[in-house]
Amino acid sequence: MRHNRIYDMIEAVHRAGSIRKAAEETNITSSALNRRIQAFEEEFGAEIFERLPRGMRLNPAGELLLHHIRMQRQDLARVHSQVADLSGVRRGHVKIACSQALLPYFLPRQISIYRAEFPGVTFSVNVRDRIQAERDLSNFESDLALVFEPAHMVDFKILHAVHQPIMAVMSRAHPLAGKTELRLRECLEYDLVLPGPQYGVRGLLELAAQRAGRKLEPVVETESFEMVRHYAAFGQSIGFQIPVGLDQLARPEMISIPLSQIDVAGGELLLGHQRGRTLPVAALKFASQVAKALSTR
Amino acid sequence: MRHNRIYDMIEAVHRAGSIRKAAEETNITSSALNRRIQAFEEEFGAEIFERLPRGMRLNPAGELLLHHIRMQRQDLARVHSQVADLSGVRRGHVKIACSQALLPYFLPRQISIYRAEFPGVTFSVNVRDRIQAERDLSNFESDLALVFEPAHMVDFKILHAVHQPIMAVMSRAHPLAGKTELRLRECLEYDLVLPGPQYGVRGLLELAAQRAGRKLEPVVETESFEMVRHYAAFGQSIGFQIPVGLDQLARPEMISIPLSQIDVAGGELLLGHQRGRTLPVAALKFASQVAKALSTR
DNA sequence: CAATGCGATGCATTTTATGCAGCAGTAGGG
DNA sequence: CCCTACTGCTGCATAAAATGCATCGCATTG
Repeated sequence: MRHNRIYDMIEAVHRAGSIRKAAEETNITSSALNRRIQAFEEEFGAEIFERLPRGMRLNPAGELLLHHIRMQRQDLARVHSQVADLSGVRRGHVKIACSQALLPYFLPRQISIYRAEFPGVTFSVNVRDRIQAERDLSNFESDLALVFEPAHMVDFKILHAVHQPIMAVMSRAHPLAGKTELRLRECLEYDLVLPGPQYGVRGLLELAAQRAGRKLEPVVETESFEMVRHYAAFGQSIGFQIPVGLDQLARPEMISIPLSQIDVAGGELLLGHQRGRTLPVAALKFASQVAKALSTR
Repeated sequence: MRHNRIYDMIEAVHRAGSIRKAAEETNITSSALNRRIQAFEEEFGAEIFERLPRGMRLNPAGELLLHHIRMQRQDLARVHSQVADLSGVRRGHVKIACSQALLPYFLPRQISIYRAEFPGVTFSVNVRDRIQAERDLSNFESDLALVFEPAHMVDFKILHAVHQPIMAVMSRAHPLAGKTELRLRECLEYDLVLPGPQYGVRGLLELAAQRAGRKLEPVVETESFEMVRHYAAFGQSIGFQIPVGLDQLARPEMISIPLSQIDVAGGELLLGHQRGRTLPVAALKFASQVAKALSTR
């Protein structure tokens, strides 16, 4: 929206940290930008930036204002979305923050299904760990978050929750491959490949191991769930993953077996948005599709 | 805010019903205003007005947008208020919709007390019946509503509630003046002066009368609570009022006696604001003062 | 059928925003 | 201790945008 360009400028200065840097990115001269900022502060009745020798930083008033700006921009997007919806054409853009587990199969499929019906809707998918995903919602950078075992849950309004047991992933040639359920102690006899400590799966496993008086000593620790799966499928190691991250179609070389609920209770995969906001139509529709898919899988 | 003038223009056109009328009130030519509207619609991506032969009317998209505009303006006012508050100076403006009963003593006193502490805060007080008061909140025309027995309560978030029995008001020379509590049937022996049917007091009395198999036949029916009080004090009639509308100091010529709770249970005086919004600092502080005053009277 | 009120538009003018060049001030490095 | 690099700020000429005026076409109204 052109008439609110001053808001974009304020955000640009905030991001860039100085008028001159922000000026480049805004395609405007620093003098013009400077005067716009000054004029705005004049009209607003208070300074919103601290002038430091190395640039500009938002003061508390500016923080307050920035939050308002983001709120109002988001709400305008919702209005746009609703207007598009009532004209019959479904347009819009949905921004999703999700954990890695959703990337290989679940989200691509869901987005593809949704876009088959509403080709006017586009998507941004950002991989975030559970902490970052929540921050994304608070910062207005995502409409929806789809995360396993979120941490704080402030500002997080749950739209849908589904329980996810922990699955052990291994090669079909693995000695344990024939079982239908595994105990944790069985797995600990073998090499483990685990995600880093910031991930929910790891947290749940650590907890279970501690309770059993054991300690997890992974031979491979990685940030990539893909690495976990493929390393496990390749060698004699055992990896772990939640069902939503595993292909519904069985893979020839890989098998997944649930861990006994006695050892590891599993966790919740949550779909949510920022508390207190009204979602754009597209995001809302997509969320309800995802919720349905999650509960019927 | 100058940079959002287009929003004011849209509202002006909406109110005036035509560009030319709105142009006068906006101190601008109709052509300029026309082009601003057109430019906005272009940028917005949809028409927001229907062009009728006699003027302009908001279409559904426009209604949606108008709501957003009002929301965002209100939220900006809150930001302003919070900014003023963190700079130490308490400034701001509080818009109150209240029923007539609050006018003679209660609100003037409360506002005066508040302004003694924060002279930078100004007030608008609008007299509204309970229906209109709620509409005022929904339309963003008031921050707070203080009403007796509100009707719908949609969009109405209760901040404080206090029970109010119905008081009979009469001259000290009245035959019933000596009693400490009155039954409804006693009152019905005399001439009644009552507020119109849109008021809560009347509704409660009608209900009580109906239950007793009687009918209210006022000799004077008026929209003015002041009229009720003074007519009752003057002649041999009985008027009715809630305690908050009566002077705490006894008046020489007038007396008020509670109706028995057996006959008329009384009703709730509610302080509230629009559901889902964050009040400006000044309105919030004033509301908490009023709540305190209501509960300790 | 004329009168009235409406939104839209072409064109000249005024107002506003922008770009350019240069100022003063501060932080960091040799 | 000075020098460089970076900052925000400002005077002035210019470019861009908004506005006002006059007018058109259209639909309703009396």
